[in-house]
Amino acid sequence: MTRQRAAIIKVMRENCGHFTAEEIFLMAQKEYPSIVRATIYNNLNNMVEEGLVRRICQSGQPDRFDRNPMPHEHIICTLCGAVEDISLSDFKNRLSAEIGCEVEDYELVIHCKCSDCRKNKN
Amino acid sequence: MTRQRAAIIKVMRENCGHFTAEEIFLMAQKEYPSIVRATIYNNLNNMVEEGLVRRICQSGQPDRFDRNPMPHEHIICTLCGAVEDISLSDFKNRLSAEIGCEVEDYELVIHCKCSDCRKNKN
DNA sequence: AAAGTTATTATAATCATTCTAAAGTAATTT
DNA sequence: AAATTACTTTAGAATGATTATAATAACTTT
Repeated sequence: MTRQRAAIIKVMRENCGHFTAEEIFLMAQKEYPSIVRATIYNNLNNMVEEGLVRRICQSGQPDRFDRNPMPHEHIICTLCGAVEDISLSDFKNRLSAEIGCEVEDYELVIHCKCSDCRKNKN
Repeated sequence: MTRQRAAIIKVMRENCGHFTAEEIFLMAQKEYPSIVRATIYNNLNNMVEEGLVRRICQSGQPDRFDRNPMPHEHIICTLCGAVEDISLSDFKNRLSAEIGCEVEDYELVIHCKCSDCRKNKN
């Protein structure tokens, strides 16, 4: 546990959301001004491997990183582009049963209107 | 419909699979030697917009393009890395019902052992 | 056939991410 | 506590997929 890693964990805990490495870099700089982008990438990659952080990948855009430790899905709003969390209970097990093979991991990204945009429409 | 676009469609029809833009470029070159990468990207982007082709995006790897017009899911093998198709019937409607909002599109990528690797293990 | 639109080409640019090598820090052994 | 080893960070360059730009070519419409 280095100071740099602690700074990254701190800013991700205090600012919950789906951030790009660049956004995390800018936040971590306030905690630890001399930190460098490669350190952000190294730590985020490690954290993804350790299962502390999830990676959300969209074509043509930088990866986003999500601290939420509970398995959950992501909605990308077709109106405003926001990334929203949603949880489908027991999805991994249901999926394993359906395909007849143990799912080790999965990513489900749903494109629909986010809850804010649905509210505003009414 | 240009000759270049026809060449791209032809090689994707004759070589069914999940190809990177680079792989499609190399195949299309055999049909139309003067074709250029930008044309491949332009056409693939258009085809994705038109719904003729699906884009599969994995972090750290180039996007892959998949001609299969039926909605389907992708398995990425945790042993050999191959991309395999799988179809979950009526998944989009089931998903819409579950989240209480009309799903416009979705991507489901499953990490587990592909059917070849499961066979070979036995 | 001229004018206008759209696609292709060649090339350069972008930008997220990784690599390399050196220096620093932490952990472990003596 | 000093010495050795392993790991992390840093700075900066490199990579590589993809897009932008500007010029040319190929269709379409009048």
